Amino acid sequence: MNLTFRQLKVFEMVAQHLNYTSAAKELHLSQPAVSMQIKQLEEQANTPLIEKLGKKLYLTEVGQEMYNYARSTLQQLLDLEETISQMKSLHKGHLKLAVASTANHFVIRMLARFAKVYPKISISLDVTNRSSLLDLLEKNECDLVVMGRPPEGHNLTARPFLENPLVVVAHPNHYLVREKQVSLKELSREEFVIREQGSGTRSAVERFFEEHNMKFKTKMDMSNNRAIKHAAEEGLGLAIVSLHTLEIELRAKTLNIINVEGFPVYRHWYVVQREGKRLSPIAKVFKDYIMQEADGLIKGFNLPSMHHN
Amino acid sequence: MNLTFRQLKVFEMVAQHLNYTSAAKELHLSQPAVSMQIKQLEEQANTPLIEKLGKKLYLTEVGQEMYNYARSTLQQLLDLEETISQMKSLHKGHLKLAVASTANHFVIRMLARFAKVYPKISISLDVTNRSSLLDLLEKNECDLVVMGRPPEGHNLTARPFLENPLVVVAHPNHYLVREKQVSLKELSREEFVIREQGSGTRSAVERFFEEHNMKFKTKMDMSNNRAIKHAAEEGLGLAIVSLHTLEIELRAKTLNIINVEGFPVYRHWYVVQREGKRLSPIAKVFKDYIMQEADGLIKGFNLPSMHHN
DNA sequence: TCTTACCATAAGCAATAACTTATGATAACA
DNA sequence: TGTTATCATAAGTTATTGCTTATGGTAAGA
Repeated sequence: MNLTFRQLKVFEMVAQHLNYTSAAKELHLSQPAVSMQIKQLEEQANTPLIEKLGKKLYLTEVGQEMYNYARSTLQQLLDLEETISQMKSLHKGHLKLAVASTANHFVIRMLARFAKVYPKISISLDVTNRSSLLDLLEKNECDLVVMGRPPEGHNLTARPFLENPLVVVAHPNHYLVREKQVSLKELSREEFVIREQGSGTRSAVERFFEEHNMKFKTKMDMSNNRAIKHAAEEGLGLAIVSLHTLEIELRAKTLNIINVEGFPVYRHWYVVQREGKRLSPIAKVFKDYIMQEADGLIKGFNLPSMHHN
Repeated sequence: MNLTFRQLKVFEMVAQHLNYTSAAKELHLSQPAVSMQIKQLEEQANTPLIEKLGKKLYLTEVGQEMYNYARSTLQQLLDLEETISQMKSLHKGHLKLAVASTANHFVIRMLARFAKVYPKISISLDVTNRSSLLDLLEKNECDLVVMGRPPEGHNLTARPFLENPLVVVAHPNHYLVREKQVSLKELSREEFVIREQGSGTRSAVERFFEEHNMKFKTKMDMSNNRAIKHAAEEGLGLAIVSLHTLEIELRAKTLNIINVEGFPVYRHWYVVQREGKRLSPIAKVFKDYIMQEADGLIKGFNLPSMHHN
């Protein structure tokens, strides 16, 4: 059976009017056009749907069934149109994000504001480490990823949208905290608690020291940013972390920034997607949103307790 | 939005395979044919439904929605086809009958057998008087009617399918019951309890007497067949009724048939429908059924207590 | 019986749907 | 780097769709 939506639409109208001529008027058609659509539908069903007794029209039993079907199907079509149009107008939809754990804090801050503007959008946010993020991108399991600079050769498109200032922090009692300005040479004598090899922060730090022909001593490496800060708080060593993750500790004065020559090291946060990925409407909007708003949003992080600038 | 079922079918297949080529194979089409259908569907939705990342295909968010819609709609279509086919094959459907109250008894007997053969068919049976039957036919509110000979000029098609022997009955103590043979002349001296003017039985009796240039005296007329028999049982007069309604009374010997010259008067039961009425499949079958089976079914009425033949 | 309101049917026409084959582009992989 | 699998695109063909206008038949009602 090979129906058309047109046939159903016309049939529905005729079934409601039980009159071809007035159905034709409502559809802005000639009366024979209606007759033909009905005839074709009857041919498809291979059974009469409408019968004419005297001057009046009646639905046959099968016709009644067809009418129910037509109504239901056409309604479903309207629902679909509504859904699609809502998706396009961002009143509906789902945004799948993933962020590096280090970026978690400020991304959530951004998301909170974004979600208020688009209240009907549901969001899933995966906070995970760098290699998992690359995996998610690979498998197309998320729309966008926020992370440090992604590696080359993964068919990824990355746009920096926010500065990521890395600072050196230590326990408030650490002797370097009192120094107005610490040289890199002095710094290199210290021991560090830092993120694991392969992580974004670690790569950035390594690059920085290489550029200045220096080395740094690793006391400990850990995959969890919170744990690193905690280790520094306990005096296990100096930590180099993103300023964006320090809000609470600076406020609580459990860690202090050390004013080192050349610091903060300015790296960037990137919005990353697969090359060629066609973003959903809402993902497109979110990307634009963070590109624009990043600066304004991040001002809250320029806390009074910071030594530099 | 002007979708086609074809587009949905093809899209469903592609969404399942996530591969145009194999979808094309399953549909016995060339690969470009599939590409084009998808492209058209995307044009209708005015948004991409499928995205290609590297070598793999993925549904977009809207694509996922469209897939759900396609599945649901195509399933509904299958359901409709199933329903129609069941209706055609008489596994489903509804039969709307109406019968003259006098015919009630043997029609129900026929229906009982018929219903066993088509257990999935639901039946509604309206037992009512002649003028209501004509009204039902007029309004096309039933498929078939069983009644005596319908009047001319109502655009009705009537086929006789069963003899309707009218007999004269009286209380067992009535003096005519003892007579071997009663002449019409003798009969015309009696008083009758009979159906109301306009009823089938009454018309038949009137015609019979007219044909023999006789008259009959009406003691009482009533619109209810059971009441007429009861009146005869009470000795109020002779009754002329259809033999088919007498089964119980003959068995209980509360009424006896009088063997009158020229009786039984053979009239007929008719299956009646509106001229031009297209019967539903099941109604057609029922009509055939009663035309064929009437004779066999009615044999049960040839009771041993009958005098004639 | 004539008129009116309706639906069916026929003929004709323009648009397009639904394919095909041939060919081009590209990502994955050996 | 060449090969393979896969999808996109182009060109061309055929059948069908979806109308239109004109006309004919018929039931109901004045």
